[in-house]
Amino acid sequence: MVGPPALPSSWTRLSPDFCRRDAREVAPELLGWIFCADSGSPEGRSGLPRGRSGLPRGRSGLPRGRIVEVEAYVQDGDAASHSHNGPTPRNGVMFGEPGRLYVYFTYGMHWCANVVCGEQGSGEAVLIRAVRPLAGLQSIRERRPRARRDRDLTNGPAKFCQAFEVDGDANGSDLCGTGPFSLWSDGARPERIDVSPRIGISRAVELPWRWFDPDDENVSR
DNA sequence: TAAAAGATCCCCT
DNA sequence: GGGGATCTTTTAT
Repeated sequence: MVGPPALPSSWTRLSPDFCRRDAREVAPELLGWIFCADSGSPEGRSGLPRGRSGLPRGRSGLPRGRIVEVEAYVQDGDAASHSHNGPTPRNGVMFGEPGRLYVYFTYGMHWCANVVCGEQGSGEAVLIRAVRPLAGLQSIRERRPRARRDRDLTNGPAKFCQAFEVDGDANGSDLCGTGPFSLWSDGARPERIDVSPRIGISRAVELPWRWFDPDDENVSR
């Protein structure tokens, strides 16, 4: 039994300090980072973690994707944010340590994932809206049977979670430590970054807190 | 206790 | 471009 390929040592791992800033500052900087469906830790490699589908997250099926679209959500003055009215059972992770994964369930069937940002207690996060698959394409396709074209595999926040099997079990997990998912940078940055209002919200619709790579076909719009 | 809305996706026209 | 699916969370009564 052979584990997945070791993550290149030149990569930089996400740190709590990187996230301990205003989500609107962190969000555009997360474009180009690589979301990995394992912790990158020795335990994560040898453990071959499996999701609910039973498909292995490790070995050659290990999905990895480069973030190409994000949105920032903060507490103050952001009526569209889950954290806007203070902590609740659902959004508690948003008020916790930066560098954690905030996963929520919506529309009765979809999961969405955020990177917690800001100081503890600030209630900020960056929604991962889309990634470009880099590895594990076969397992991604298996988890996204409804996608007709490859560009539909991960070009939306819930599609991304489906493809990487991010669900409520991962809520609060540590992206910087031994959690089931991790974030890394190989130094690559998008050539261009565009900004626009956020998508799919009905309040605070004017705030320009969505950032994306306009040259990537995996952005949701 | 009830009701409404929701950081979406998919299929149909 | 429009509407249905589907159910949890939150807010209002």
